Amino acid sequence: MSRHSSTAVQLTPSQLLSARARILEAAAEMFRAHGYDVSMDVIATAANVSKQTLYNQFGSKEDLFKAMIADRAAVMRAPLSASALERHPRDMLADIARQYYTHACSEHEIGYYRMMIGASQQFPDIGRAYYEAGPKQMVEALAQWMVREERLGRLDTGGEPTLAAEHFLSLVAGQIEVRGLLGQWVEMPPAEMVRRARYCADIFMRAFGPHRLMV
Amino acid sequence: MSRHSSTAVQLTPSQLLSARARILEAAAEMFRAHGYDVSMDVIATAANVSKQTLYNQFGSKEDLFKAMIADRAAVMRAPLSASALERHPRDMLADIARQYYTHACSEHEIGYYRMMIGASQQFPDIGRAYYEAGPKQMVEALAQWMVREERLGRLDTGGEPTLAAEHFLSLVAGQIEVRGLLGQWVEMPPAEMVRRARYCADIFMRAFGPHRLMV
DNA sequence: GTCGAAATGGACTTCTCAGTCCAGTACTGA
DNA sequence: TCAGTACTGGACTGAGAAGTCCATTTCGAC
Repeated sequence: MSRHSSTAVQLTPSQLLSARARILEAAAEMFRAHGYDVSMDVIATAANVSKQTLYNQFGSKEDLFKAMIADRAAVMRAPLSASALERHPRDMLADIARQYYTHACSEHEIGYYRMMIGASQQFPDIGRAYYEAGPKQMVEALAQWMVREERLGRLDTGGEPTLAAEHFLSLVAGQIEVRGLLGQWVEMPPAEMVRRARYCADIFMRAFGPHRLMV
Repeated sequence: MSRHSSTAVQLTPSQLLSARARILEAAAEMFRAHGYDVSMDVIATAANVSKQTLYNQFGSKEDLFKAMIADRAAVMRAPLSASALERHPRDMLADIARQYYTHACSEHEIGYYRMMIGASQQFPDIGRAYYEAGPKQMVEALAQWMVREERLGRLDTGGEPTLAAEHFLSLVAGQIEVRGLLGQWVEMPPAEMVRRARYCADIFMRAFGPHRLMV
């Protein structure tokens, strides 16, 4: 029976992936959910693969972990789409914030972030890699956009676009990230995301918009 | 000789503390530096105490960890001093930010924060306890101060003092905390702290100061 | 079909660590 | 002085996990 499975039996998605890809996927999920302490047996089982295959593909647990990080770093990309650059800064910023709340700030994603934080104690270079592939890229992309907007006279960062970009992202992430990291996650309904995103954009524009009044 | 040590010999500071206090101190330091994975033997050695004493005082590793958290929670207090409440909001805020950079944002303190984040995956109630004893208290204290300032007409949070307080603290902590958590710590000279603190206060006042101009 | 490479599974080794046990020692208070 | 309590150190147990080995099976290419 099993001999004919490759032609006759419906394959599950996991079986269509290469062993290596399946391992990376399962490892990411297991590390996220249980931290670096998951046993290799658990990962092998989750990947539907024998332990030996796992050791054939990746020499050790540490190597597997690092390969998984590298694999995910390719996925993480600044969600600052190049489209719609011509909108009003306020709308653009509100949209960036909403995207952040929708994707980057999910319980799932916070789980990865927590895992990275834990790992960066044990493997300092992992922290750097994650920082440079994630937060840093977002800041830089946003800062570049701010430079353009400043030239157009629609924004006034006082010549410190990077600091302004950092501030906007901090404003958006704020306490939500703190709570998430400490396991105090609270689900945010889409309407609340929109409201909060608009609020952040408003606050930012009050501080960094043009024609501002010094107090 | 050892029989007379209690009267004749100079005692080291560690010997003056009770075994329990010494264990808690050493545990905090070891957990901070190495995470929850430190062995009980290492903690016992660091506390200059036998392993058995450690198990006599605290029944298990988990109990020790939780006792250590509780012990530290008593130490963490919102650094918002009641003094100097009558200063101008801008100066007050700049000072809060500076205090944050000086104390709460040290590499040492970030280490504790990282430890809590790691622990809150394994023990969810620890995350809540830490959040409520730390960040939440700071936000609430700052929000109360903002309510008073708003009544005095020196601040305008639009009726959302808590959100404004969260935003200020996010502004202050910002990317610095992110970098710290990911092991990308960079030392900040005092002058830089002052500069950054002032900058944060300025930004905040632009958005939440009175007489603000809507853009 | 056949052959070689890759995957399987499951037993096995080695090591680390939480937690226990115990015989001996130091401290304390009456 | 003495009894009781706490502490010491070091050996020990048991569990769990990293990593290895190997006989057998499966898969893909020719």
